[in-house]
Amino acid sequence: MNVQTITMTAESRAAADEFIESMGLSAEADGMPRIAGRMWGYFVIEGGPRSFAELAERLQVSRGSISTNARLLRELGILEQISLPGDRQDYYRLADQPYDALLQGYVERMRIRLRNAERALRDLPSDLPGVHQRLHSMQRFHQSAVDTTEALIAELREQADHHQQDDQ
Amino acid sequence: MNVQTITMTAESRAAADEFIESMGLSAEADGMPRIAGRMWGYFVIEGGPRSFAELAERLQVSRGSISTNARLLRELGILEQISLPGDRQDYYRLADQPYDALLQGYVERMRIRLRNAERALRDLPSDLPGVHQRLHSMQRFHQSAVDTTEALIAELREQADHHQQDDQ
DNA sequence: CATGTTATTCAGTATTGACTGAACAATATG
DNA sequence: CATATTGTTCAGTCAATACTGAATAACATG
Repeated sequence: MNVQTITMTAESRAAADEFIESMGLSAEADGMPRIAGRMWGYFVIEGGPRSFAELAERLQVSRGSISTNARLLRELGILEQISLPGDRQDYYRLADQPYDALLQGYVERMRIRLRNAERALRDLPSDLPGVHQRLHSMQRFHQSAVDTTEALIAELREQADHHQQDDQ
Repeated sequence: MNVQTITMTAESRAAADEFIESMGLSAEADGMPRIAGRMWGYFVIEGGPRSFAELAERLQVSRGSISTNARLLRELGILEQISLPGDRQDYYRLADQPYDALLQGYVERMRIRLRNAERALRDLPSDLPGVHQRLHSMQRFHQSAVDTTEALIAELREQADHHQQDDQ
């Protein structure tokens, strides 16, 4: 296999571990499994194509967990699967836009709440005191959140395009 | 007590229940207890000051749960506690800016990740191939998210002020 | 076709966290 | 002070979910 392995100093290794663990905790705060966050952190540090075997070894978790969480991160658009010619193993690397996915999920949750508010506005009579005012305020908030986040997604895409040009 | 109770038609009651449940599910998706979301939904519908007793009765949950989740929603700035003269019960109502709180929590989580990226940038040597590029990209993303969200918070505050003027 | 290698699935286990209900604390009122 | 009322705390229960490890499936290669 044509994947280079990197050696680190003990200090770097400790810093990397700390970062990986912090990503695990962040992931949990966002409702993902901790291991998914650790894998994500690992790829931020290590980058390039890595195999399941390396992951399982480095993070000290079962191959089953790696498999499950790799699928999750793949579906979220955070990791990309790579196959190397002449090698049957799966490799993964960090996606080009790993953070888009987070915003997409966020905006989707906001949209659900927006729709719930709108449905309640339709279904509840307007003579109940204050109900429509409060639902309307809920609707305005979520509409703003959706709009803002979508604008941010577009902006980040643009930025990324620029950087891609710079790198080449 | 000087709190008026509202009667609804069966259809309205069903719509209200549906809304309350959808808020429970949304809350769960955001990592809060379902009951907290239901309480929140209840106050969007009912608005004005309500006692624990009414809440526990309407939502069919224990007084313990109401107490715990009322504290949570209070700390998040979603509910406000009210005391009425000549009444020892606690009353709650929806806060003026219940959605600010969500954005504050969101921005705080983003800030934590931003700091984690920055610390890793400091602690990891720049000669590891690509690490700094990836950490820098992580930093840029979270900085944008923080900035955008804070701008949104400010904008919503302004909107709210306008509406307050309208209402008076 | 047999063998070795690797990813996935799944049953079982452990852990986490929500929820209840009873005990307790605080407080007003007769 | 005794009683009634209400909010909080906490031990225990239950449900959900993460994780493991073994079994299985898929596949390339000799």
